[in-house]
Amino acid sequence: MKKAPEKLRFAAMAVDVVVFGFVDEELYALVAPVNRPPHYVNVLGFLGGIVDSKETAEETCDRILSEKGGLKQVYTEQLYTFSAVKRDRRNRVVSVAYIGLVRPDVVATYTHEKALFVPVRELKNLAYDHDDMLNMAVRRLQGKLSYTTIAQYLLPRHFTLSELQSVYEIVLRRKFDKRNFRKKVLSLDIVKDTGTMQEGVKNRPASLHEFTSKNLLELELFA
Amino acid sequence: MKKAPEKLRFAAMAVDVVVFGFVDEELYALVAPVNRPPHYVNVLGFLGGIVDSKETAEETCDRILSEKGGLKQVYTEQLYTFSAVKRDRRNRVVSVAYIGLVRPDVVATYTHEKALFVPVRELKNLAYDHDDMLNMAVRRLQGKLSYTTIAQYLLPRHFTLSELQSVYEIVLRRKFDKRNFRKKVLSLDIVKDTGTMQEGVKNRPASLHEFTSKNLLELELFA
DNA sequence: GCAAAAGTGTTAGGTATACACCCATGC
DNA sequence: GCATGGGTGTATACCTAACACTTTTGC
Repeated sequence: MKKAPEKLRFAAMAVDVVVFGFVDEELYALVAPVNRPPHYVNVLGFLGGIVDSKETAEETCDRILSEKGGLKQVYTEQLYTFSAVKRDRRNRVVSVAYIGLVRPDVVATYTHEKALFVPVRELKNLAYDHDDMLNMAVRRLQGKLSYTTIAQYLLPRHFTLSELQSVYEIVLRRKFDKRNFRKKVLSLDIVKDTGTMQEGVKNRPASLHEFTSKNLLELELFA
Repeated sequence: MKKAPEKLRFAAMAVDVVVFGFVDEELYALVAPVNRPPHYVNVLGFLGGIVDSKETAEETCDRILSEKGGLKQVYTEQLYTFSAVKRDRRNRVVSVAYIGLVRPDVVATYTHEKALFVPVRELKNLAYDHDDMLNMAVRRLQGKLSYTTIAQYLLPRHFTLSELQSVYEIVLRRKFDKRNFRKKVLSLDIVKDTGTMQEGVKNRPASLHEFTSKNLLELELFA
């Protein structure tokens, strides 16, 4: 590499990840304390880090999840790139934000030195521009639920139709009719009955379903 | 600013813009010759440039459109951030890609020293990863047509319903029934009759319509 | 008067919505 | 046997899709 002009090298490029998890009728996101005096003290923020010169943003994202969150094999997709000059009040840092989705067992059993899952409704006044990031992440998740099978990454491999409906109701903040909901997802062939049943519940056990495809499918679900 | 570690400053951050225009039943994109030996010679690529340390990516995008394309006041939205390590084979450059949309008169009268509008179907083997970028840009445009009023940025302020239909047909690569199409857009109140008529056409003049809102609205259009 | 595009309604099929009761299990 | 959530069908309203002819203009 020859002379790279100064402006070629100004930027700190970071990745931040908004990891969502769904458990007990509640949507959670993974945050950690941020302590960067003087501007950011005693606040929470999403996991983030600097993009290394030999890795893609996707790789940075996976590395951050692993190193700072102890998480492997997380479903992720790019959200948006935040580039406001003062978004980090100390330095110019452009951030490529990602969404991550984990299954309920991950959230329920999560223990980590720094990071923790907090209900999304309790998250405000986050560090940097992470309030904006959260907002955009939630809207993106809502949009994707409406026209893809992304819910599969928020549920166990085998789940009940009520659990699936609950993901939709909590994230989209609206109610669905049980019969109509089931008719819809079954008629679209996005989920199928596994033939197995819930065990050890104190009411009538539900049949367990799974998604027919392990990949993200696009279709018309709920307008 | 104190000691910024080296990895904080490795990156060249760029913006590239895929500017679409629609004229004469054809979708065009704005490109310019790329000449960066040894890897990129005699090829075309989208307009791009380096993000300056004091500007947002959005501002970079506007500046590129102005400086390298002679275009002002273009509707733009962020597309995706491309970060493959070898996407530029000479240096590590991460690119925040944008989509831009211009009206037909801009395309029809466009003259510029370097840049030109080329039909999208003729664009292949572009520089860098711009083939991927184009692909994603087209898919995004298709998606947005289906659930927003983004077509307004590809049409004159006053247009005929046939022109609007033509945007949908060309970009989505499918045909619509004329009566059903009109019923739909009129019933959704996204366009309204201006009361004026086409002039100087060699067939029956059509009434000119306009979008009811100057902003991008979200709704259900065509699945 | 001919070529070219504009404009306009109806019907049938399918999809979405609203709605209430019985069932299986644990305690 | 009671509390809890699981599971099921039908009728109606609405939306979508298919379809053909008449009108207005320029030449």
